[in-house]
Formats: sequence, C-alpha cells, structure tokens
Amino acid sequence: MELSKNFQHGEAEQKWYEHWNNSGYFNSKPDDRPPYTIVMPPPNVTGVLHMGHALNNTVQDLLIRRAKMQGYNTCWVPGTDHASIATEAKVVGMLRERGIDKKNLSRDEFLKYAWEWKEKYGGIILQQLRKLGCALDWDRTNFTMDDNYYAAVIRVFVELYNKGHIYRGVKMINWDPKAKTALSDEEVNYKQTNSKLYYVQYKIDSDTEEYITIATVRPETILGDTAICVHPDDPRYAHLKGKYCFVPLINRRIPIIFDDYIDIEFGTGALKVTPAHDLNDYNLGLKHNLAVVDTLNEDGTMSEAAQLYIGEDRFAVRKKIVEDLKTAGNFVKEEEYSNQVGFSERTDVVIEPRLSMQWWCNMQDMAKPALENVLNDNIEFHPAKFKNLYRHWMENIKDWCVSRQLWWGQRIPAWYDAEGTIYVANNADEALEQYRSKKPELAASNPALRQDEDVLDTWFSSWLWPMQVFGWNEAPDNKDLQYYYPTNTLVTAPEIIFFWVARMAMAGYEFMGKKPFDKVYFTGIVRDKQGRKMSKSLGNSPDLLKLIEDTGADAVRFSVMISSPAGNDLLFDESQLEQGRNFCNKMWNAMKLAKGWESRVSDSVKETNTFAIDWMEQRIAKVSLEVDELIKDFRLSEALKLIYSLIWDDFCSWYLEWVKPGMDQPIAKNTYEKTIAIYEQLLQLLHPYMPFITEEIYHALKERATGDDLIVRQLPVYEGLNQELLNHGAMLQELITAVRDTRNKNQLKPKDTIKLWIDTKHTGLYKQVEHILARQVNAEELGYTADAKQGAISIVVQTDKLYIEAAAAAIDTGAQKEQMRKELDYLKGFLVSVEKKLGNERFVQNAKPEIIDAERKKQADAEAKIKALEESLSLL
RNA sequence: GGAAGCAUAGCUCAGCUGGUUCAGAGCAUCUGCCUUACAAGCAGAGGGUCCGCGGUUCGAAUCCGUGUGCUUCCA
Repeated sequence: MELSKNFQHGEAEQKWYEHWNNSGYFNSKPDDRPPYTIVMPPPNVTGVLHMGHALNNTVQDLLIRRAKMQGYNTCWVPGTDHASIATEAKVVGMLRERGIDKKNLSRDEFLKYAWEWKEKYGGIILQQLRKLGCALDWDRTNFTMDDNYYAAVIRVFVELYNKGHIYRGVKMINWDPKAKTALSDEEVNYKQTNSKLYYVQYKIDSDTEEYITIATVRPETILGDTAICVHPDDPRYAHLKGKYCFVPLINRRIPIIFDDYIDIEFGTGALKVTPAHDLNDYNLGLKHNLAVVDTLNEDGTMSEAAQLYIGEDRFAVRKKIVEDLKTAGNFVKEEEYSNQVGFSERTDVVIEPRLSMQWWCNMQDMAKPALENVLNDNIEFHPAKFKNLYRHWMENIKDWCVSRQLWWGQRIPAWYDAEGTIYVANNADEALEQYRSKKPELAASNPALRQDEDVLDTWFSSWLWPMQVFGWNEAPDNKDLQYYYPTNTLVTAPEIIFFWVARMAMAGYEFMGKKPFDKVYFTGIVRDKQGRKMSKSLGNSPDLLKLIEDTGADAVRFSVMISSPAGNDLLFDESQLEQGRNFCNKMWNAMKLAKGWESRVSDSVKETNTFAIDWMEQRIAKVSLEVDELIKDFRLSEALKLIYSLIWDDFCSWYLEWVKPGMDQPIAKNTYEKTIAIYEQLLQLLHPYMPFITEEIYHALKERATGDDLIVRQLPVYEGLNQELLNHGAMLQELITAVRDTRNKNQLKPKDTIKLWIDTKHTGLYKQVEHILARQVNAEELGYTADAKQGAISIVVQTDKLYIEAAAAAIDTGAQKEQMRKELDYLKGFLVSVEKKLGNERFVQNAKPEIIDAERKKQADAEAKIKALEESLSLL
C-alpha cells in the first residue's frame, strides 16, 4: 500500500461514515444488553450547523461511541423540530419569490407549501451531522410535525385542558410584530440598548397655565396614555390630587393618579400610564380602573385608536412625534439613556407588550416533581451549579403562553359554537359530540363549529421528545419505550435549560410518571476570540462545513473538545484547529513508521524491548483508568488531554523511539506485533473523540476481517497497575532529559557522541534500560563507576550521579557549579520546611498517616539527593 | 434591583474532596537541529506575589469573610 505523506481526511471520512452506516452499527433494537440512550435535542428544521451544534453533537457522539465500546446497546435518536416562526418566515419568503402573497392563500394551501419547503430544504442540519461523524440511528429520525407526533401533541393539550392546567384568557403578552404572533417569555432576549429619555409636559386642567412633566423612552405611546401617575408621598405633586391633565397633540383628558409603585427618583417622578402597551402600566390600569387604548396594529403600525400617524410604523412615529411635540410646545428635553429592550428570539425585532387573548398552560403542579427530582439528584445535573438556576425558575414558574398566531404547527384543538363556548377535543367529531350533549337545543339545527385559528408553541411539541420518539402516544407499553426510556444523558446548552430540560422533565413525570433522563450535561457556550457569543446575527460563527472540509472532521472535533472544560464557556480559536490537524498528522506518521517495520520483522532477532513494551502497556492501563473516571464526571476535555499526551508523548516521543530498530536493521516479531497491538489500544481510546482517523489507521495497520471495525471493538477492562514499572519508566525519561539538557547546555551537537558513566545503587534498573538510555542520548559507550570521573561533566538525577565525557564539549564548570548550588540551596530550604513539619507535634497528630509517610519519604529523598549533590560539587 | 460565576505564565485556560504526581497544558517566546515517520516536525529552555486584604488551619491557588475588576442569568 502506498501511504500518503499526510492523512487525507476527505476520502476517509466519507468512506468510513458510509461503511459504519451500511454495516448497521448506528442502528439499535432492544436486546439483552443494557441500553445507552440519547435523544438529540431536536435542532430547528431551518437551522444550519454552527459551533454550538458542533460542540453539542460531538459530546453526544463521543458518549455514544464510548458506550458502544463498553458493551451497551447504544441508541442515539436524531430529528428536528418544526420551528413554527422560523419556518413560516422561510415559507413566506419562498412564496414571495414566486410572487405569491400569503394573504391570498387558504390555510391548507399554505401548509402544502410549507411541507414542500420542509421536504426540500428542511433538515439540512441532519445531513451536516453526518459530516461531523455522528453515530445516529437514522431509521429513528423524528420530526415534531409527523402525523403520530402531531397526534401526541393534541392528546397532551386535551389532557392538560381536562385537568384544568390549560385555559384561555386575555393577558399582556410578548408580541412579535414581524412574525405577528405571541411569544412566550423564554423567547424574548433582553439586550442593553442605547435609547433616549424624552421629557414631555402635559397641561394640567386648571385655570392657571400649569404643566406636569413626564419622562419616557417611548413617546409614540403617548397617544395611548390614559393617566399620569405620581407617588402619594411626593410633595412636588401633592397639590394635583383629583386633577386631570391633557394628552399632548390629541388633548385626551386623563386623570392624575397616586400610587406608591412609582419610583420618586426616576425621571421626574411622574409616569405616563399606557395600559395597552406596558405590563406594569396594565397592572396599574387594572388597579385604578383606567381605560385601555390600544394604539398599535399587529404589525407594529399605529392603529386608528391612536388618532394620529395611522398606519405608520412605531419607530418612524417615535421620530415624528418628537418633532410634533416640539412644535406644539410640549417637548422639554431629551437625554441619552441605556435600558433593557426585549427582542424576539426568532426574528430579532423589538417585542411589543400587547394585550391579547391567548391559550395558557399553568405549570405549577407539573413543576413540583420536576424540581424535586433535580434537587435530590434523581436527575443529575452536570455541572451541579445549574441546579440553582433551575430551582429559581421552577419556584417562580409563570403560566406558559402556548398559542401562536401562525399556521405552521399543531392547530389548537379547540372549537367554538356561535355563543363562543369552547369545546376542546381530539378532533372535530368529538368536539361536535360534546356540543350536542351540552347544548342539544342549539345542535339540533346542526350548525358548524369553528376551530381555533392558532397553533401551538413549537416547544409544546418538543417537550414530549424523549417519550414520543419511542412511540409513547401510539402504545405507552411498547417495547422500545420500555427499553430506552428513561434515556441516559441529555446534552444541551445552559441557555436551553427552561425551553427543554425543565419542560421535558415536567412532561416526563406528568405523562410517563418517570424522569426523561438520568443525567443532563450542560456544555459551555461557544464564544469567539473576543468572548462574544457566536450567533447568526453577529455573523461571527465560522463556516463549519468549510472547516471540516479544510482540516477534517476529526480536527474540528478535537479543537472543540480540547477547549471545552466541563460546563465552562469556550473561546474558539483557530489555533486549536491546527493542534487537531497536527495531531492527525502525527498519528498518521506514527502509523507509517510502525507499518514500515513490517517487512523487517525477523524471528531470529533477540527481543530487547520488553521493558518498553511492558511500560507502554502500563501507561495505557493507567490512562484508561483515569479516562474512565474523568468521563464519568463529564470532564471530557481533560480526558482528551490525557489521551492526546499518551499518544503524542508516551507513544510517539518515547515508546516508538525506544523500540525503533536501527537503520535497515530487522525488528523482533514480538516487538512489531506488540507495537501494532499497542497502537490499536490507543486508537480505541481516542476513537470516540476522533472517529475517522482512528478507524482509518486501525485498518491501515492490518488487514481486518469483515466486521472487525474499531467502532465496535470492545474496550478492555484494566485492573491493577505496576507502579514500580511506571516509576522506572519515569526515571528513564528523567535520565534521558537530564543528559540531553546537559548536552544542550554544553553546546554538544546532536551528532556528537558521548561516553556516559553512572554511579548508582540501582544497577538492576539500569541494566534493563541501558541500551535505550545510550541510544537516546547518543552515547557510544555506557558504563558504571563508583568514583568520580575527572574532566567529565557531572550531573545528579535523583540520587544517582552521572558523568558525561565528550570530546567536543565546551565544559563550563562555573555554570555547572552555579546550577548545582542553586539546586542545593533549594533542596536545603525544602528539607528545612519538611523537617519543620515533621517536628510539629500538631502536624504529626492531625495529619493522615499517608501524608506523614509521604513527608518522611520527602525528607529521606531530599537528604540523599543533597548528599549526592554535595559529593559531586566537591569534586568539581 | 435580585442571583450566580469568574480573576493562575505574554495570550486562552486546566487544577475534583486543603498536604511535591501542585504550581500545569496549548499557543506564543528563546536555543540547537531538514537526526533513516512527521519542519503541520525533533531535542531542550525561560517565564507566575495563583487579583488586594483579613481569617480558619500544623499546613491555603484550593475553605471562609471582605474589597476591587469582569461576565452571565433573572426582574
């Protein structure tokens, strides 16, 4: 086989993804093995892959792949939600391009187009997840608007209505004037915005020329004012009790009311009250029986009730009215002002508080088990700090506005008769039946019932995801649901804690009587170099598919994971991408090296590498055990760092150099086979993080039988470690580094050979590794001595003395002495601190025995080393 | 206004239950190498009052309090 210089990711990625998929490795059916289940939090069907998805899905994929290697029957369910607002906007856009106006379409016609759009463009993101390598069971792909899913949502609505949790009522809601729909509180993003505070004076209705001045950031709402409110204790306004004033420009006569809700310090201490356009004003209006004048249309233009500027946009009017107020003499001044303004999560337009008839879901009862089981860790949160946030929200949970004024979504199953009575039922027939039994006299003439025009919030469907993807609605006792539910881990971003985590938990307990997942892992938020959240609107998210194309999916996965400590945000930097790419290159070359030995295998060569092999296997065992613990705690980036270092440092930098045969020299069969086996184990450890290159190298190392694929290879279970062997390996590394450092400091070129003399009590260890040591420091001769070597450079490693003889060395004894003295000083100081500790009665009494033992050992080691150093120093 | 989190190398950050496997990684910097897999590389090195102050403790980067600075969430 001709091996390329570097890893060619493009081909390999496509090849292996198809191979895995066609081999059925991604598919799951219930069997005797324990299940490991993840349901992907369904991305928006209009979405495209961004960094957040990359992080999220890499985490899920690595959990799935690792579980697969540990013998679990793994099932990862893909799918998308129908994203009513976003999709409806896309469909309207598509229609506009074809010259069709939504207004001229019937509901059914529109939905036909919506499905057309969905079939054509929807779910691009699922295709992109394949590029990332995600081991998803594609046969289980779900969509929240599928027929069976639709039916489940309707059933849930009806059940909650019958339980009294769902009701219809007029409240102040968040109105999106672009999408022309209500939003829930969670769909509003508050942003600090630079606004202006306008001071406007209203003429008092009295004989004198008197005014009251208010401050507002929304002068266009003045036309809807129905009162001015001041604090009862404010002396400035006490004389206005019972008075009226006039709304500027339209001269509406409105009362001056008194309420201690007012903040005396803010503005002028006088507040204009617009009950139709502000939640607080609305509540004030209820309390004081104020009129409500709704001056805005659903698209954010002024309504007829405004009297002026009818049909003009709210922001245009803001500018205009300021000018008109100036002309009319009501304008006092304006100030720069910074305040929080709500924006629509989906359309990014400024939210308009609006009074409106909507459907509501009361969450208080459902919140109880969902809260309790998180607080008691029945559902584990990782990191646990998110429990606080969750608790706060759940304890103050508000009614959920579930209706949306759109067509794309589950249509609310409520019907109305001519008198406006509501019938909530699974379908029109059932509604009609209710009507007949309730009002037989009216029903006799068989009039048609009218169905509610609105649809349900998308989240009202996705909260059923963990149960409905397994067919809950069709058969709650079905085999899949019984086997896979509760799912194991939900992986999501902290910003989704209310949208998904909380509501899925509530739905799980409400309808299944069981939690939907054992654990929730919250990833960090991906930020750019400047610490800004990556978002579509900022345009600071890199083009992920291009990154994958340029550097490979493995490098992308590596860079995302290496910089993603448990639950902390990560700053994405392209330099990490290079690190991932370089790592791939490193592994590829290690494979080329090892593979190159195959033709040099010889039975007749004496095995001299047992130390290196045994040590490397111990290192793998040690790291495997550590990785196990780390992944259990979701310390995924730390686990990756360990594996990275195991492969790059231990395997490539040390092990391969230790067993490398000399130029054109043969290699022992055992060394070769063990090296291949060791590499296989390393690939296996890394596979969940970097699936493509590991599978590619796994197959490049050896011809494999059908079905012998890394993805399904089972991880060995390691037990017990040979600590002595590990220590010896570390000692050998320390020796090599110390000699190399000394060579460097004495300006020895890599090609200059040395003679190395060792004064040690541990000859047993040295005998095992002397051939490695000699080669790694380019020593032409290595021997043992009990005496100092005159004219040699002397160094001390632990308690052993080493003498380096070199013809080419420019020996600088002064510098040597200096370094030794420095070390000696440090050690003496260190020894004093250890002795102080051991001399402290309270330490000896209180500290754990193993700590004391450790201190004793430190003391002994330090003493021995000091002795060795002093001896060496005296000889210089 | 309420709540949470963060402050460690030039930069971005790890450091779980206090004790040399505690001061670490990557990038950047410096020195020497195109050494028979890899210059996307190899061998080394330097670099930190662990934000300030106080406390608990035999012992604090780690626990507590406080100040300062930053971030996020909620209203």
